[in-house]
Amino acid sequence: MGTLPSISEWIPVRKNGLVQSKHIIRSTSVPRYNPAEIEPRWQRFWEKNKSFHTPDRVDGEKFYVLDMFPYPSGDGLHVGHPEGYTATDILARFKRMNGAAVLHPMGFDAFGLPAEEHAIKHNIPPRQSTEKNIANFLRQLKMLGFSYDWDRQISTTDVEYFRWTQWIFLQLYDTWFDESLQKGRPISELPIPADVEAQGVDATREYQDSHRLAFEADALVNWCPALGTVLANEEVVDGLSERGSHPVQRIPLRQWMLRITAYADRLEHDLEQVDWPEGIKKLQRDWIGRSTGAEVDFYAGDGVHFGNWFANRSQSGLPRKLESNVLRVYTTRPDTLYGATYMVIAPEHPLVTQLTTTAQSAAVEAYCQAASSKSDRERQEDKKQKTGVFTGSYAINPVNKQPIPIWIADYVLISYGTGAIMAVPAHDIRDFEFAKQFDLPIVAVVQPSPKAKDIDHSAVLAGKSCFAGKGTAINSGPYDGLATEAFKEKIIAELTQQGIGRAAVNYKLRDWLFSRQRFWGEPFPILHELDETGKPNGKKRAVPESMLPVDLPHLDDYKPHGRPEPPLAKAPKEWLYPVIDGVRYRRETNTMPQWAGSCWYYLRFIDPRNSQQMIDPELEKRWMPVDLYIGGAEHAVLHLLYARFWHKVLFDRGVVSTIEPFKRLVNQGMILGDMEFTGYRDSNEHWISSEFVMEDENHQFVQATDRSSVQAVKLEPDQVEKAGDRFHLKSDPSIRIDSRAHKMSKARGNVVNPDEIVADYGADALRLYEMFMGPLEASKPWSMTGVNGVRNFLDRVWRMIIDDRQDNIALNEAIVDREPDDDQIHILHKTIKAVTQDIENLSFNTAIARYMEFVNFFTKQVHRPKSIMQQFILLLAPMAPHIAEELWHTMGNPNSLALEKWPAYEEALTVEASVEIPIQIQGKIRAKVNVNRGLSEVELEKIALADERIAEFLVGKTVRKIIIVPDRMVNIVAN
RNA sequence: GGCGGUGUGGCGGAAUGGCAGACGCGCUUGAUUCAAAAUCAAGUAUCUUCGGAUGUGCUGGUUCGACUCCAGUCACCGCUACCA
Repeated sequence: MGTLPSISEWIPVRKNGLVQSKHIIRSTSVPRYNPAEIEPRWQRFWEKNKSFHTPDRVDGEKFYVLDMFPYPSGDGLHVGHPEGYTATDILARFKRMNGAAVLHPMGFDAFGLPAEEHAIKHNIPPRQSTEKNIANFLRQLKMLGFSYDWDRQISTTDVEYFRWTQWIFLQLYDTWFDESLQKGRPISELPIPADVEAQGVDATREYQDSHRLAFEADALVNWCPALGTVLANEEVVDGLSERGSHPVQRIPLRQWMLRITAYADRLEHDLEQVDWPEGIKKLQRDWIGRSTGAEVDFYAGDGVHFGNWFANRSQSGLPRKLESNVLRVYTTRPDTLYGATYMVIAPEHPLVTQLTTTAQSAAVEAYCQAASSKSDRERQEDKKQKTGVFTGSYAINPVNKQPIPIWIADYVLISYGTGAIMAVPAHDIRDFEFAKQFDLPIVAVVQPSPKAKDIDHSAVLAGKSCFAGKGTAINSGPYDGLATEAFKEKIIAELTQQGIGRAAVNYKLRDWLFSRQRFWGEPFPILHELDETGKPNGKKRAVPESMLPVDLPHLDDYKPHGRPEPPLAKAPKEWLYPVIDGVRYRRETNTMPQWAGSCWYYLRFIDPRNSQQMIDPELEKRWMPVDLYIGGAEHAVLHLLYARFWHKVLFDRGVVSTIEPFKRLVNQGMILGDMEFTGYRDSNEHWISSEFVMEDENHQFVQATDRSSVQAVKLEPDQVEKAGDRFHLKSDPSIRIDSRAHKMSKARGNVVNPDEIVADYGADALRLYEMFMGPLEASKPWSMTGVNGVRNFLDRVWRMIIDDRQDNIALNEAIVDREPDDDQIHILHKTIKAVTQDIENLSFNTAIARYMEFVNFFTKQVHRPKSIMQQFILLLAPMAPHIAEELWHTMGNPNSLALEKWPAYEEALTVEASVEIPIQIQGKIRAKVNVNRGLSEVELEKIALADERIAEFLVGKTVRKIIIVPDRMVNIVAN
C-alpha cells in the first residue's frame, strides 16, 4: 500500500468521543469499517437487483407495513423521520427473512401551503419546488438504506394520483347516508318524499344535493386574510393559523363540506376492532364527543298562547319544521329541567332579531357585533368573565310553566347542538358563573348523595354552590326523589309524549370543511352550470369520470389577494369554462385541503400504476388491511379520523373490503435536542436561581419578583453539579440551574441534520442509534456521544470478523471453520431468542443490547466459529443492513442476505445448565448458591437450609415458612 | 380547568410481583505508545465501624417478597380547552 497515505493522517481525531472533523476520509482498500464506502455500494446493489421488490404472489403470510408518508419540506429530513422509518424497515426486513410477503412502500404528501408560499415568494411554480424537495427527500431516504419498493413511489401531487383522489370525491358526492341502515348508498337510491317530487326536477335535485356526503353549505368559516384561505377548525390554534400564526376571522362563506358526522357512530364504535394505543383511541372518542340527552322545545312567543301551543303539541307531536316562536335546546341533563331559570342563545342564533325587544335592541346589536368580530382567541381571553346581554324576551319552561328570561351569550356556541341552551345554574358550572355575573336566580333541583364528600351540601341546596354530578331530584314537582338516571329516562318519555321533546344524540365532531382557497391542491371535479348571461344558475354536476383528472392550470400569478376568491378564478378561460354537451359551465375553483391526498394513499400503494381503477379489488383483498402503521402522535386525531371516514365510505360503496384501514398503529416518540443546562443572569450579570425565573406572555424570561428581564445562558456540564434532584452552579450552589432537553427547533439551534450524521458516522450507525436511544414510543433526547457509542459498537462488530491490521480485506484469524463449544452455542441461541422476540415486540433498544452482549462475549473468544458468526450477521441485518451485507459477502456468501432465512433457536439451548439462586431471609438476600437447573422445591429447600451463612442467620430463630420458586429464588420466613 | 404520559446512578435506559441499575455513554485506573487518538483490561448508586445498612419522586397499603399491584400526593412533559 506504499502509495497510500498512512492511516493516522487521514483518520479524523475523535476527542471527547466526538468526531471533530466534518469530513472523514478513509482509504478504501484498508480494511477498516468504512460506511462511506460500503453503504452507497450496497444501496446501489439493492436498487439494481430490485432486492425489495414486492412479491406479486402472496402464498403464506402477508405483511403490509406502512410509514406515515412525509410532507417534503424544503428543510429536508429531520432526525425524527428516520426513527419511525427505521422501525418499519426493521420489521419489513425481519418479516422478509421469515418468509412473509412484504409490502413496504413510501411516498410524499406534497400538496399544501408551504410549497405555495414558497412559490409566491420566489415566483417558482409550486410543482417545480415540490419536485426539487421530493428529489432531496428521496436522496436522503435512499442514503439511509430503507428497503422500500421504490417502484411504488407516489406523490399526492402526481396527476395520475390525484385523478383518483378526485374520483373518490365523486364517490362522496354520489353518496348519501342511510340512517336506518347506517350505511352510505348511491344518491340514485335516495327516496324522494312525494311533496318534494311534486315540486319538480329542481326541487328533487336540491333535495338530493342536501343529502350528499359532499355538499355545499354556508358556513361560518375561519378566514385567514394573510394566508388567503379558509381554515378548518383544527388548523386554527388560539385564534391564529396553525401555519404562520396569522390572525383568523369568522365570516360566513359558501363552502364544500363532507358529512363526516353521519359516520360518527361507526367511527367511534369500530375503534373497538383496531389494535391501537388506548390513548389514541380515547383521543378519537373524545374528538367525536358523542353525548346523549334530549332536545326540548321552549315556547318563546306571546305568553297568552302558550296553553294552546302546548295542547296542540300533545296532539301533533314534534313538528318536522320548528315554529318560528319556539326555541329548541339540547341538554344532557333533562332531569334538571325544573332548575332551568333562564335560557341562552348564541349570538349567531337565527332568532336573535325576533326575540330582541325594542328596548334591548341597541345593546343586543352591539353585543352581537362585538362577538362576531372577536376571534376565538379573544373570546377565550374573556373566558373567566362571562359576557352576555338580555334579549328582553321570555320563554316558558314547559315543566313548571314559569316564564324565564332569554339571554344572548357567546359561551353558547352556534355550531353545537341547537345553538341554544336551557341554563341550569345550580348544576352547570358555566351557567352558574353566568348567573352569578348577571344575578339570575339559582334553584337547586339535584341533591347530591349524602355520602359524597368534598361537597358543601347546604351551599348547593341554597344555590350558593354549583353541583354538576348525579343525585336525587328535589324541587321537581312529581319527580322529586328520583335518581338522576331514572329521571332522565322518565322525563324523556313524557316530553316525547307531550310532543315537546325527544331523546337526542350530539357530537362534538363537526362536518368537515373541505374547500380551500388556494392553488396548490386537488381541483374539485365539479362544474357549475351557467345561464345565458354567464352567471351560475345554481345547478352543478360532477365532471364525468372519463374526463378525469382535472389538472391544475398554469397561472402567471399565484398570489392571494386578500379576498376569499380562490386563485383558480384567475385560470385561463379554456380551463375555467368547459362546455359539455353544449352546456357551458364554470369549474369549481376551490381546491381540496392537504388531508385529501393522505386519506387514501395506503390503498394506492397496493396498486400504484393502475390506470383503469383506483385499485384492483383482487389486490386490495390480498394486502389490506395495513398490518402495522407507524407515525407521529400529531396525527392521532385528524389524519387518522379522516382516513377512516373515507375508508368507510369506500367500504359502503364496495371499493374496499375491510371496515378499518389500519389494523395496528404505533406512535413513535418525539426526538428532542441534546440535554441542555440553562442558567439565568440579570442585567448586572448576576446569576439568578432558576426558581425565580419565569416565562412571560411573549416567551421572554423574566424575574418572577419584579418581571425584569433575565438572560438565559447555556452552561457546559462541568459548570454544574447535582445535589438531590436539582442541579446547581458549581461555583455557587445557591444558584439553581434548569436541565432538560428541548424540542428541536431552528430558533433554538439544536436541530440535528441526518446528512451530517450519515457523513460522520454512517447510515447504519444512525439507524442503530435511533433504535438504541430508548423505547420507540417514548420521547427521548438526542445525544451525539450516544451516536458515537453505537458507531464504536459497529467498529467492534467489524473487527470481530475482519482483520483490520491486514493490508487487504481478510477474515480475522479468530474466525475458524470448526464446531462451536457449548458456551458459544448457548450464547448464540440465547441471542437469537432474545433478538427475535424483541423485534417482534418492537423493543429494538433491548435487541441491540443483546447484540452488544454477543459481541462482548465473542471478541473475547480466541476461536469464533464461522457458522455462529454467520448467524449473528443475519440477526444484525434488519437493523444495520449495510454492514451485515458486507460481512456476509466477505464471509464468502455470493448472494444478498435480504432473503436469507432468519436464524432459528432451540429453547433447550437458550438456558444454561446451572443457575445461581439467591437465598433470602425475610426478603433480604443473605446468600447465593449455584445449583443445577430444574431442581425440585424439596431439593432447593435442603440446599438453602444447609448453607453455612443461612444457618448463621437462623440461629435462635424459628423457621415459619419457606417460599420457593424453582430456578429463581428461595425465601425463608423466620423470627 | 380537563385528558393523557413520565418520574430508576452524572446521562440515555434494563428489569413475566422474585438477585434493582442489563446494555450503552461519561468518568477513574492500568496496558500499549516517544506522545496522543484508537484499541485492550479492570472499576464506577450512596453510606459504612467493612459485619452490613440504605436506595427506583413522596406518603401509606396489599404481599413471604413491590421499580412493578392498590389508594393518595407532588413534579415535569404533551394534548385539549366554555361541546350544554
